[in-house]
Amino acid sequence: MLSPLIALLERYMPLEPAERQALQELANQPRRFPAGADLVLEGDRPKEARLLLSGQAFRHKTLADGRRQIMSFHVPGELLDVQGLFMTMDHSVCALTPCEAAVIPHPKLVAMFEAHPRLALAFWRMNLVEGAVFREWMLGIGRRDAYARVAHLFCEVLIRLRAAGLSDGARAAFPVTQQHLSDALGLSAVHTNRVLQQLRGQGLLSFSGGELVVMDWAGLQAAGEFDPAYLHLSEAN
Amino acid sequence: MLSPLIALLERYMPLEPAERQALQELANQPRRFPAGADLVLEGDRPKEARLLLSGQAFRHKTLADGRRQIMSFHVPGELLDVQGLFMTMDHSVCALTPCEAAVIPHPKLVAMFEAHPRLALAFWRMNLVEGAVFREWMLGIGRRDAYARVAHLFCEVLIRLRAAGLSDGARAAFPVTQQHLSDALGLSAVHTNRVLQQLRGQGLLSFSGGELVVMDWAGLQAAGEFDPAYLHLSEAN
DNA sequence: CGAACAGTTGATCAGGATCAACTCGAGTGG
DNA sequence: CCACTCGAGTTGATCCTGATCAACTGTTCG
Repeated sequence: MLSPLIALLERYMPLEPAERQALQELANQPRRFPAGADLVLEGDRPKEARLLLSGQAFRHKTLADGRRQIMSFHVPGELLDVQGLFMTMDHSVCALTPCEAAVIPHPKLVAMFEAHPRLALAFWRMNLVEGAVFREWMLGIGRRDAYARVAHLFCEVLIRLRAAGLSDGARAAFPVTQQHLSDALGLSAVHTNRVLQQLRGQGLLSFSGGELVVMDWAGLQAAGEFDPAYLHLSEAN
Repeated sequence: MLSPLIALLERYMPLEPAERQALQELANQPRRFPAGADLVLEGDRPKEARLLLSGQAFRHKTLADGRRQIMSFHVPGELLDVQGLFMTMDHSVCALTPCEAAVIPHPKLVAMFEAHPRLALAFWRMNLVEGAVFREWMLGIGRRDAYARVAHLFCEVLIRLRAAGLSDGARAAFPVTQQHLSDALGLSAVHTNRVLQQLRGQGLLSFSGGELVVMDWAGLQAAGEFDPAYLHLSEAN
């Protein structure tokens, strides 16, 4: 059941049987969340951690007047609220599709980290990659124009979904609305719509009904000035 | 010599003598960097970690055409390249003033984490706060207008410098140019200049010659819609 | 059948970018 | 001591990317 997590960790660091065993013991009756439900809530000080087992989710913050910024999209295997281990959540995580999540009591997690320090480092590492993605998004939102920004996001999404085994490298289910895209990119929905039409018009991709199809990977990558290095996908420890 | 680090960690978690001792042993002959020098270089796969002991520095990424995004500012006590423990650096850290940094071999750090798992968690926690700041910046760059963005940054800077003992809460040395500010905020230098004049005109602050003086904290906070929760300064573990 | 929501289009507006010129020190070198 | 440069800050004029507003289509779903 925890295979997405194990696959994620094992991409960087071969796990020993005892470690794999310890991870398995985190599993419990997964909790189900309908699409649109909050998996993690801002202001909460959780007593357990949620590990996404199936489905997709996104992390976001919202301003008083309702303007929203999506900070990341998540695939199975990712721990959604490490932050909650140490402090109050300063943002929420919301289910994009129906999701299943393992709910792991903090003490259980901490005990595992103490028994298997290498696993603590492995989780920390996952966390660092998340930070790297935040930084790349900041660069995009702050310094790239809308066209490159949209293209870049789709490049990232495709690669990450593929790494999670959710895409063949050309098409993938990415069940977001144009409003979600806008909120992730710091654009208005109208403008996002127009940029999508451009990208479609260039024959780079199509995106509708939550399905992304990339028709010209090289072209899309160029349009987004995309370099996957920041995802740190192929760096062994 | 490592007192800034110890103060930082101890803010959240009282350290035991053995732990404090272990931290002290990280100290070595600090390395000096002139203003403008790179403390950490993108593309590097370092064999040691740099811990800022004195001075100020900033983290940034640069696009092919030279557009730059500053991702964070750093004060003494912060570990600048945890990322390098696990993977290649995907961005650089540059000295704003002359800096001193302890250069800690990775094996030494890892050994300490193994001997004192709580310290690993403490460092991880520091790292999570950094991530929280990234997210807040994303929200600002993506969704706040220039005026609020500038005000928000100054609020954050003042609070963080104060927490680091580098400010009395009203004024602080913050030796950046308007260009630095622009690159941190995703604005042009010209526009940043105009917003600064507004803030000055409203009597909220003055900023020149690298010195920040906040004259109306409540007003500045309101202008920036600033809520310090995301800095997680006063949350014990 | 009617809501409700996602997507699309056109028209208009504005926030902030860009370009260019100028000021004002702080060096620096003749 | 002056001329010069260089970087930072400032100002004005203009432009443009992307926001906003509003209407309309199409689909799904109760």
